[in-house]
Amino acid sequence: MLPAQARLRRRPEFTAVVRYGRRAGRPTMVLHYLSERPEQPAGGSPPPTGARAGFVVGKSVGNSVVRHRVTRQLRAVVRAELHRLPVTADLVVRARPEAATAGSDLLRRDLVAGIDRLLPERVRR
RNA sequence: CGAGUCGGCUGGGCGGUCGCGUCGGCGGGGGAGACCCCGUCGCCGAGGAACGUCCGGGCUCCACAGGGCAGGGUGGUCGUUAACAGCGACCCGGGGUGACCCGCGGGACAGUGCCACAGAGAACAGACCGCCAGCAGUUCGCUGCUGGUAAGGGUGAAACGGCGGUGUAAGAGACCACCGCACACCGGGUGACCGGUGUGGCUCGGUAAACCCCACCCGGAGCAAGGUCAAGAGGGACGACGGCUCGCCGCCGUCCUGCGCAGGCGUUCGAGGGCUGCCCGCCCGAGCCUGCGGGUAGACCGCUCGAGCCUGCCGGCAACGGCAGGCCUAGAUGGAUGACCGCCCAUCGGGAGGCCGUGAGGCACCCGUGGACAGAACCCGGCGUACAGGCCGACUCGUCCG
Repeated sequence: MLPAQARLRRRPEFTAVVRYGRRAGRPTMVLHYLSERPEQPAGGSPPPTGARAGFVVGKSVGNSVVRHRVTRQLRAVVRAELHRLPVTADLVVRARPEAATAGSDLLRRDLVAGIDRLLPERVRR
């Protein structure tokens, strides 16, 4: 599970990552990645404390119970991989309907493969 | 033992590793302060439906100057409640051998509308067949005309009370008994209504989830309510730089504005707004309305102690109410309450063929499978809907034994 500080909390942050970030599609999810966070126009934005992640689970995935379960599985999976991203990075994970029936193992494989494609060669482990 | 009716409870358990949120303790840091941040420890952390948002309330804001008309809701009676379209008991009607179940259950001599098709005839009824009488004809089978008749046939959702008898040419509440109906009286019940007696021979329908009439009830919007505090997002012009598909995009700086543009109405001869809608009336009153384009919704309070939950006693057939004692039980805001693993228990599938039993079957063993419906968002009371299974209680009918 991710602390609230490591999650995207504002709508503009989501739209920035989804519109300007790099994309990587996997069967169960689509990753949007922005390595450098844009300047906060409001000023006084806190210094970068680590990579952040946000989740988008639409109604096409399932009913409320299914959506919550997928979100929680994704949060747990992302938590284990977030340290690989630079401290200024934002990641948005958008779940596809196939994620509803996939287990945590499959979600983890898709996430790792997606991050490998997004990160430049020199940053890989 | 079999078949069934009603009601209640439950909604996987234990452990481990790693995490999340509120609150509290301790330590550290920042700040003038309010307070915030980090680390660590501890407590607590989804449901019976949290769901649908169909009713009813609390709470908040607006209004409180009323009257008339319109509109909406409810509909056996009596209770219950903060309130209800809920719940309880009872009444009436219908179904079942029974436990029990079902019913949008006021009014059709206040008025209006509708009642298809079939049928001879359908709301001041109606002779198609049939039955009976008379007359005429006759090939003695019957036929025609006139009249009587609503018992029978046929049509229909429904045919002018039902059934049996008396009666009659055949028939008919014409008359009689029973049942039904209407009215009156008596008795019982708070009441819906029920029981009894008498009288009347008794045509005079259905539909009000058709208009309508009657009785009772009903201000509007909703926690994005509402309050406090912060902040400007954005747009335009000019200029520099970068990119390329060469006139657009990205980005930076300065200036202007602090939603912009266009149109309409108006400041006591009053726009517009409020009093649920309309009219009358009343109040507030200097800005308001429309179109196009664009933007924002941050923090804190509200926010969880409440018609609250548990236990016991008392009143009541019950719904429910009263008293006493105890308890504190989620408060998120891109939205915590989780992820993974092991064992066990339901469930289902397969194997082996062990034990018990005449048998259907039951118990035990091994392997696999694997948990119904569904996620709080201001809070309650209901209703409705979804749901793998498991447990408990009361009662009815049938069969067997004693």
